[in-house]
Amino acid sequence: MGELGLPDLDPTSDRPVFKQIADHLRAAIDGKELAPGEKLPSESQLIGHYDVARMTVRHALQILQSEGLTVAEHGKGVFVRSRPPVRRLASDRFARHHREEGKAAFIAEAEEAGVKPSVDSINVTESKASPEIASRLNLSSDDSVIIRARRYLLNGHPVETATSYIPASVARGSQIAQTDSGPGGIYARLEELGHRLDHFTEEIRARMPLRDEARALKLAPGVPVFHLIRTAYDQAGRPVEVCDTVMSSDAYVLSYELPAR
Amino acid sequence: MGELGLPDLDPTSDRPVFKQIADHLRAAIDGKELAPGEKLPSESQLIGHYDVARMTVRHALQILQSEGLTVAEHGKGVFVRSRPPVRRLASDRFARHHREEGKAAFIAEAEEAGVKPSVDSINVTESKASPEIASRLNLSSDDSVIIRARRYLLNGHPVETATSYIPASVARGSQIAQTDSGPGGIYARLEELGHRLDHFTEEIRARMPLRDEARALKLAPGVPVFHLIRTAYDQAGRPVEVCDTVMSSDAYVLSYELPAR
DNA sequence: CGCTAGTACATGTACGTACGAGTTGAGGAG
DNA sequence: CTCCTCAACTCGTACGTACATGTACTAGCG
Repeated sequence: MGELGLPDLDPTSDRPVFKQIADHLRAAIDGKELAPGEKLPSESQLIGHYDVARMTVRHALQILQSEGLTVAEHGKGVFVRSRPPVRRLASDRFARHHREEGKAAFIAEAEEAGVKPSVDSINVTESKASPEIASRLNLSSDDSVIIRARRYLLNGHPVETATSYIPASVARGSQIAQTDSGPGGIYARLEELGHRLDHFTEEIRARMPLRDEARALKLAPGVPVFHLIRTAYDQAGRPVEVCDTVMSSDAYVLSYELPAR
Repeated sequence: MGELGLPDLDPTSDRPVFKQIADHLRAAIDGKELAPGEKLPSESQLIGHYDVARMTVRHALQILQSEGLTVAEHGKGVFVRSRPPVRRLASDRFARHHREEGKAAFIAEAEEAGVKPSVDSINVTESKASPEIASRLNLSSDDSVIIRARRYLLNGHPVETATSYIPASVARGSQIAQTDSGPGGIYARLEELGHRLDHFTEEIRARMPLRDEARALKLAPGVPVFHLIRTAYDQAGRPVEVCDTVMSSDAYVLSYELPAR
């Protein structure tokens, strides 16, 4: 434990012991006595310091973990999580000039930030629209959609999964139905097909990841995800794409600009 | 346990027992065998069914709780969380016509949604700007700011805490420095002071709540928060307010509209 | 000198016990 | 019949044990 001066327990308090320990450690993290990346005292050290059972210190550590303040690494120790707000979605990220330069939004943004973008698990299928998607795309329930699923990585680390739904009547036969959607991404293809894009709407939720999501994004415990549903409209006012994305909240800061009108 | 046909453990699997149990319960919730609001089997029932130690089933239940799927109520049981996506922030929520009707954004929106809005814990102080705030407001570090903290509730349930920072040089002596900021809220006051608002920027993060935040918003375990930082700019391009808000992700779906240009 | 086996230590999983504290409902006292 | 007590059940906290598994370092072998 060394120089880290953790206080003693307050036996008069009715605050549970494990919460008191969590409080002490949290204060040390907040006060930078434990810097990001630094190793916390091991379970045995905490047991020795506080003279409590192992389960009690584990419970305390688990709280910090569920708050996203720490990560445990099997066999090594528990470490203060470093939270670099790495990436930021600018509200002009779908500006047309990016597409005209032949770059999809994700690629353009990542390169600007100086990190190496990549995409994997690209999977393109066609099937009937789910009720949710049909409603957003203004389709009836037996219309078909092209479904493009993929995963985005930065410097090899997964940060986002995305699934796009495009009405089959719009995209069938085009490069949108191919694995490689070509330069500028599917938005460039949609414009070539005569659907000049007018605006997007985005709905943002925050929640804890499901098991599959945590695995696909390699999320540490206690990290929530953004769940963003974007709908693209062409200038005729017709919805031409719905994109359902799940993003690690560690990797993103979303950024928007609103007019005061 | 009754009609709920939980599977048995797979002793050949190397998946930990507590995870298998969590999987079974999660599947029952996803498959609506356990409806929202419904009570899960009690710890003793699960112990009996699986023939495991209490700690093991508690561990399983804790996972579901950290995923936000359930809530435990002391002395009553563990229940499937019902998640009503209650509220949505429209991207025109700062449109001037709302202010001209004498309503602050929060009030106008809530009334439209048919719920009873209220505000409490209003606290107005003046002090030196923190480096973070000074930088966003384009101030030097010994300039003062007016700090307005408050908490918003819907139907008596807290959903959001907000802290606004306004340069003292702008707001001092005005109603902005009073507890009651008057009709239309502080944005209306800023415009009266000659700072006609031009646009806002919003930065959105998602993370787990800190202890104080969880308490102030009465958050159930496993519910992340939105952390939103909004900066308001007047038509001279000067930042005139920074608002730092923490919102329960249970209560909000954020919604934005982006031009394609 | 280089590799390896061993050891110490880290967290992960799982078992057990005991008692505290909130909730509910049944049954007895009045 | 009403009210209250209490038992029974719930989850919460805290103690103990044991062994598994991943990591890192070191002593010793080749």
